[in-house]
Amino acid sequence: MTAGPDREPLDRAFFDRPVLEVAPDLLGRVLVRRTPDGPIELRLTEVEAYAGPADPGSHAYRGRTERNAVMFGPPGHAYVYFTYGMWHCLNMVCGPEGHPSGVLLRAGEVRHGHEWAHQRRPKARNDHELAKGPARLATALGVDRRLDGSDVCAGADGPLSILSGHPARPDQILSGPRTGVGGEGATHPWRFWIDGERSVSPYRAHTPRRRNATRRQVGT
DNA sequence: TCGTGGATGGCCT
DNA sequence: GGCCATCCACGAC
Repeated sequence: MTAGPDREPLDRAFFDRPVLEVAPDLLGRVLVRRTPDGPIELRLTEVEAYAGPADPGSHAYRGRTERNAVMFGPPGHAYVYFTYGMWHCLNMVCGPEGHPSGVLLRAGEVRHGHEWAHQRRPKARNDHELAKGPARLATALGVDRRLDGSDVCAGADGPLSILSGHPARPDQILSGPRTGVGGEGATHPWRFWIDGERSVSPYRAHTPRRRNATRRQVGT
């Protein structure tokens, strides 16, 4: 963790571009999460683009609410949401203010702070399982709703930064349909990952939930 | 190693 | 009341 031009955080202009440019450009770069315990560094290996108010897979699809307000704000901020009653997911707001698009950080490889990451993810059996999946990534980094709206361009004072160095080469980047999104949202290749990375979560097709079948009746 | 389904709570219609 | 940008325990093989 030495100083240098590679360690400069990405600036606002980086995020103030179309989300389909920003998403693959984030791959290979290092996310820094500063905690009271110490910093954790993660090399991003898998991301997913959510492309504005017309995207049915996006939280912004049905307009602005208190929860998704950060997505409608200026780029370069973190959007953290709570899902499935248990998990948090970390997104980067992209594009011009008022245009709610973002990139979900789906997976990464921990490069520094393994001990803290393993403490937060005791189920992880090895290093590449620490942040394999968006909820695991957020858990390993200690990210929750308190970080919603954090300025990622604030530098070393902020809880999150993404460093400018070591972007993945274009020939290392693959793309495909998004995970877990059904309907029209599944047809666009808006998921990007680095070829051959063990920390990339396996593709699972969208499986619609069966009505009534999942909830076993309680009582008589 | 793979597939299946339960857990769990805030948000939105 | 149903839907979720998920994870993981567990059983089958």
